[in-house]
Amino acid sequence: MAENANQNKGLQPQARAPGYEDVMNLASRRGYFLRSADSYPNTPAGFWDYGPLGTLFKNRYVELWRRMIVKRDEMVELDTSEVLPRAVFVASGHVGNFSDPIVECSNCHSIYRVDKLIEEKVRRAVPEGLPDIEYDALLAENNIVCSNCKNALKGTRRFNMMFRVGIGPQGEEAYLRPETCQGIFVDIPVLFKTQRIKLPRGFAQLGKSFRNEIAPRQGILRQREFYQAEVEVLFNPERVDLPRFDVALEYSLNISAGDVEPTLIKVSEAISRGVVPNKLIGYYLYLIQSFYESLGLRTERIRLRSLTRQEKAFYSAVAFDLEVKTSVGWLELVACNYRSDYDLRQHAEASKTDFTVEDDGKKVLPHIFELSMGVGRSLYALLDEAYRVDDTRTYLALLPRVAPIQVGVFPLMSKEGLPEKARAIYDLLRYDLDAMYDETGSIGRRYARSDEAGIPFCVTVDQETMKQGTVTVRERDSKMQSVVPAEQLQAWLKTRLS
RNA sequence: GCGGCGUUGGUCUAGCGGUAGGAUUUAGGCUUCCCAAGCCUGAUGCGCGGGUUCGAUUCCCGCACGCCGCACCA
Repeated sequence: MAENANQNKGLQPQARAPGYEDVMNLASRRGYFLRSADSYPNTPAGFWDYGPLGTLFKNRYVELWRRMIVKRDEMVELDTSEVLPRAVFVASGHVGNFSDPIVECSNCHSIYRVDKLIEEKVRRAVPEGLPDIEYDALLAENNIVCSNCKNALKGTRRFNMMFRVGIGPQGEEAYLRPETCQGIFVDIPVLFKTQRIKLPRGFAQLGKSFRNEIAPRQGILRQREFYQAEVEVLFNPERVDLPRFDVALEYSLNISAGDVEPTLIKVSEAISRGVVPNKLIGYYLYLIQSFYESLGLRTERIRLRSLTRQEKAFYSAVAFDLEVKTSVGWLELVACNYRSDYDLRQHAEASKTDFTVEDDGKKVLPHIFELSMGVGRSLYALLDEAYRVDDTRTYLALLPRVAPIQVGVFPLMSKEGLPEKARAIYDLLRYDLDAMYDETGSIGRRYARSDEAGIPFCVTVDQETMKQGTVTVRERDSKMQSVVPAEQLQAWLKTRLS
């Protein structure tokens, strides 16, 4: 899809609606997302770096996540290890369930999911947990052949999506975590012993997870190494109707079941109709939906899709995916899973450690509701939403509060003391805000460059600054200019960036 | 992983069996000064490996990566 000549400057309107390619083109040109180790040939797919702007953007997202979710709900923040011993993932179920039974055609090397393949042929459910030889038996008795080359299939084996690592000289078997939360779960006993924590309580963690995808595509949307911002809420299943969750009752969730259009439904009504199991879950669904709304995504483009039994992860009792409509369709940003007491029960049994905590005078094994947020996908969704092309320019209409660089400071000309003055103003701003200074090229060029980077406000220092002490602030989306006294600039900006 | 198509500076592209030209970007300079103006100078490229050939960016094979379809996405 070569759409040439207008990629660099955005001077001509594009004939088609901008899509994933355009957003990623801008993102790589402007230093949001970069392919990892791209200077080396044959670097495997699925690994991405955050460039200068991308790093600021991620930091902004995390800052807002901490403010609007973590701090608002008074969660406990953790940063746990990425490498965990095999036993942890045996208990969590990942060693057994995170692997798929596959069969490879010995002739053309096509790879199939064995259970799915047999299901298709015999038209009844086939569990994915059978011993491998039973799959081979089923393949043989149903005469299942490779759909590509008609070769008979046999030799079922397991493909585990976890990255295996060897610890120390003995290479003791361990894995990179496929989700950040297991590190939280295994710390629960000591946390409750030492940190004076009461139920219900959220535990929040930002970190990397690793999944050895068979064939990652869609770039930043499906990585082998990626950031998750996870929240694990531990609660007593007997006490989910606390008054603190009432703030959510009048809020409208945009819920859809299956692939139908979502409908707005108040939390209170969703609970009474059984769409949402209880007040606690309603409250956290409210927290997550309103978070994405506050980042600038429109409510009608956000849906909480209730997952069917087939779609849910092996540990999940109730599950909603928070999805956002982008140019690549509905994109899953957050998995909201009611994990019940599955994880803590498994870890308690495997580690022979007591995972119960005291609540309401009784020992309880906490249940868990999680919000598992994909950071890279969220950032992509924000860029996709903000991407604008008009007759004269390409720009990112990011909300000021999510913009990676919040303000640019420019001298109108590179002479007559303007650069020194502009530099002094920049120096006043740069510690409290993410600011950039630029004196190269014409002022229009600098505006255009900052528009494409999504900078919401540009401050220009001109002759009036020298005489009157005022600066001109130019707003990205409207191109409107305001004259602001230099000494009020910081406050002026801060009210508009909050 | 299978099938199809593709891969030329950061980006978009022209082109050829005799190792590449433009636009934009970018660095430095001049000039101009409120929305990508102009001029000068410079920088950056044929995805990787192998084969054919006197010579390969060009032809062939393999690989990697990308896109589309299939499969996969705990």
